[in-house]
Amino acid sequence: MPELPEVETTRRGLEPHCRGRHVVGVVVRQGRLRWPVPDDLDALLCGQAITCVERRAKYLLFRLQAGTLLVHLGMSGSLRVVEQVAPVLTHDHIDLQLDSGQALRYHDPRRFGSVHWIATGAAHPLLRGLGPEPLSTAFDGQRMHQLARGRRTPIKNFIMDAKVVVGIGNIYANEALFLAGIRPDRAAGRVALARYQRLAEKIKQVLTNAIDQGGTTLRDFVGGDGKPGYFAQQLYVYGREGAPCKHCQRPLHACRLGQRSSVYCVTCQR
DNA sequence: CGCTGACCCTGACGGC
DNA sequence: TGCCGTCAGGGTCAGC
Repeated sequence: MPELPEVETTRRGLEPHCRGRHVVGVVVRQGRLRWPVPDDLDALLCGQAITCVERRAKYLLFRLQAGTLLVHLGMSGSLRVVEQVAPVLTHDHIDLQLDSGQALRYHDPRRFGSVHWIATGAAHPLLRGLGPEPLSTAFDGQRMHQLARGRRTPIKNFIMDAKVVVGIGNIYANEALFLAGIRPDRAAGRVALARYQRLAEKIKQVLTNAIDQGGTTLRDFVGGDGKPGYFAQQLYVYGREGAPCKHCQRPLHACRLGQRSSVYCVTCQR
């Protein structure tokens, strides 16, 4: 479910309900996620106020007085604000009960997500070594071109590498490469600077558009409609194998790169 | 260091 | 109807 735009949309939706609220209880129904949920989560969080909700890559960071609760949604995770008395569904693994009578409810069928505690002043290995945010000025074509020197890995794998840039998932890797006119299987080290500059622009453009759409269509997701809004947006290649290219009408090709489906136009992408 | 493939887990879907 | 294989938006890790 969550690519960067949905994580950012989730952050924006959650923050008004969390900011300044105290955690008054924690319920862990299933603690076996990608990594085990800290077994003393209740003791770590209770009585503290959430000061703000931030995002880094696809991680949500709930800032509390004594530290940070780090949450990743994996492939199928979601976080909603619900009334504490709302019925508990299958795969509703964790509740953070707030002093508003509401709860932050973590739902994750595949359990590829994770929850971590970072004490104030401590570092966390999962956050160390992350590349720049794609929407920041630290990310640009020059940086990619520089890092790609000598690399023979496909450019699609390269832009999905969190050391290069964070937050580019499979959907938007495919879409950005189409918009930039670059084949996903081209060796990263064999793409010129000007094309990397165009790719950086397209990555920023496609993510920005998706966040804008998510912000619109996910307006009420906090109440229970968790439909990812960005599915409504026009996708050029992702999920369109065999369908006509929206630029040249020829059928789109598919291949697998790094065990992930990749769709592209052999004519428009070189 | 760079790259590939296995793996964590549940659910949806298509073919038989 | 049921069973089986395949695939799914993510990320880490072992091994070569």
